Amino acid sequence: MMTNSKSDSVTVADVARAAEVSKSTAARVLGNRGSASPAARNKVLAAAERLGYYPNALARAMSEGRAHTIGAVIPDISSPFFSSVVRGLTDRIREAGLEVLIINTDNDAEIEAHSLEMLATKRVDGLVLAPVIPHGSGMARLLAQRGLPIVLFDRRSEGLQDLPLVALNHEHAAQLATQHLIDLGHRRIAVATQVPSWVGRLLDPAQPAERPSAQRLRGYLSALHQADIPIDMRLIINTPYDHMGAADAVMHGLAGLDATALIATDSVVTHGAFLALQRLGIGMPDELSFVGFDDQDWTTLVSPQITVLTQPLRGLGVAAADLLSRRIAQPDEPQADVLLHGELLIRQSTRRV
Amino acid sequence: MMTNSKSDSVTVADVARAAEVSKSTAARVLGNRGSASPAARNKVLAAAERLGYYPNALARAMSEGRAHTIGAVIPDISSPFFSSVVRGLTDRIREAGLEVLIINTDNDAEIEAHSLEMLATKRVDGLVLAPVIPHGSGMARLLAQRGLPIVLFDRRSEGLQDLPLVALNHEHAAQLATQHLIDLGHRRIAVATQVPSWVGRLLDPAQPAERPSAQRLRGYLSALHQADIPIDMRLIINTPYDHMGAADAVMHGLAGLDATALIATDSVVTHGAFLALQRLGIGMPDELSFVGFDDQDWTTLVSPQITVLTQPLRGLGVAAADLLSRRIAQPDEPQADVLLHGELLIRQSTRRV
DNA sequence: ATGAAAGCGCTAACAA
DNA sequence: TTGTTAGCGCTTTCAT
Repeated sequence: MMTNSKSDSVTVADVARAAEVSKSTAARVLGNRGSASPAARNKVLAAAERLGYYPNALARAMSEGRAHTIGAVIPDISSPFFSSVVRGLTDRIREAGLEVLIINTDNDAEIEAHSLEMLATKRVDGLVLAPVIPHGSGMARLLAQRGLPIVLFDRRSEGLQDLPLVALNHEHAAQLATQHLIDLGHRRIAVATQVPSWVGRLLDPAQPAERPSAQRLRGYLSALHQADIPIDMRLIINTPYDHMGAADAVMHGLAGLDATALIATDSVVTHGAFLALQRLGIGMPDELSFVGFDDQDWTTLVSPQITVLTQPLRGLGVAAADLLSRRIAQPDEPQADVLLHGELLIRQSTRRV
Repeated sequence: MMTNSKSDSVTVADVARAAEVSKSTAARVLGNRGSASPAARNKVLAAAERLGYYPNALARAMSEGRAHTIGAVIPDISSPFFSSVVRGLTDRIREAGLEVLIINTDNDAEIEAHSLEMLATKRVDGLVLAPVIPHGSGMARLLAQRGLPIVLFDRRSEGLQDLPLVALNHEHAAQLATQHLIDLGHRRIAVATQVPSWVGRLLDPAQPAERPSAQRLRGYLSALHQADIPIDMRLIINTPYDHMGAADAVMHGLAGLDATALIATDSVVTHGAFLALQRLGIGMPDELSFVGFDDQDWTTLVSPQITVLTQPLRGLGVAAADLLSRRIAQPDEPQADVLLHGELLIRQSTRRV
């Protein structure tokens, strides 16, 4: 048994010729559409088998005008957050018969622009975009205007107000975390996060809080507000977005604060804050109650185990896939945002004050 | 300024017409190849700009016969190992002007087969494959025979002996870890890993040790061998590949073993072993020295900080990209395996006995 | 330097 | 049910 060693692949026409039917008959049975007599069907299938035919998705995409592919444009696939989300996304989108092209932007607006352009060039059927914030390239808006279905993920950047979003309900999540501490009797609750410059207007609902950290901070503030706990700006510790920097910021920020609890609003700052508490030798939960974000491996390996607010990672990816699928199927049907709820995992780092 | 709202995109022919040149002239300047007079060039570029032309990569792939895309077929993008590797891979491969299609197999041979077939259908230029072990589908071999460039990653499965491999030098890595303990005076060194059924023949070099765990176990054995330390099979603890199961296995396996040191040969088992030691209340490094695999976040957050053998994650991805690029460029040039070295990060969980 | 024309392998509209 | 015919948008000879 030998195959032709020439790399030129077998086409529908080849199969048709071998099966002694017309090209369109062969195309119909191979494409599994239209109609064909059992006789023809068998001949074609046999010929295809014999010649080792397998379809050329490129040609199909070309003539259909659809690539059966979507793009996922995200900051960094190697982060635990995005890698799990993407897993959910790809699994779900494959069920719909599409593939996913993943691009990392490293939160660089220029890379984002190039990536989006490249994907447009590839004629993807749609895009999931975790945009660079506060403002990404204008590219996404341009593509959306052209009619390309786009779903925003995790956050919305300026100028993309009209695109549907799939994200954690950041504000609600932070409220949950804060409320937990309030329920435990805490009133001096510090928060470590990336504080936006317009923090003063954060409780003003007119101000759109685009970045997740800002929305989470708002959740913190509104929980305090509802509990009639006065807001002390010194309790809001501004940190950079790397765990070493965050650790330093928390070490300094916490000094002389008489806080009885601390919330870190994302995984990186949670890591940094934990380091800071370790270095300061502050005992949890006795001296301080601590709530982190994201259910990272280490939060159950250290002692005490850390109470965290966890996100439905794969669920977020699945939701993004579903929303995008809907947009692709019904481009004109407006789609509402999908905000998933976080869940508080109460462990050992928090206790009644 | 308005664009035509019809979604039909602007083609080379459209640009040519607008620029009042022939289709081929327009194609040449847009494709940046062949020659064109400055005058024609300007007219075409201006027209393209004006009409909002952007190329159709599908059509290009179709006519070139190359998709400018590679496939990465791996067990699970959401694992810390593969997500970092893939990051290195995609970054590097994009520099070469290609994109990456990522497929998760969950170590299922059937999914692997379907995925490979699908990628062949897409006419990818090449593949990076972390095959299902011990034997994957026959699909990879088939595609390789057809002339598709394939690079194996992390491991080799049966029947794929002739394909080049990019991986950690697993055996050497485990040797490093074991030697470290030997240097500290340990002689009763336990190892937690997935033990192959043919463990008895492990030191026989004729037996190809395909799975990384087996190769790592071999590294452990040969380090002991070289140090003239007799091998005690009871020190080899067989664990399942999930951290809870591994924790149980280690708890039982360690009982009455008078081991002074323990090695875990992968990240999952390291996690499990650490849990076991915690539960047993075994103090590190006083009662037991412990070496884990992979530099996971938590290994520096727990106390004592864990001594680990770390892999060059992105480097592995970059190496895979480079090797595949070479195979694509020179399909007939045989390529040697690329084995990267691990590095021991000595921390606080190991000490002189 | 430029243009005409023939594919790449498939889908789809239309006839028979 | 079957076959004929045109494309999809690009690249690539081959003349001019």
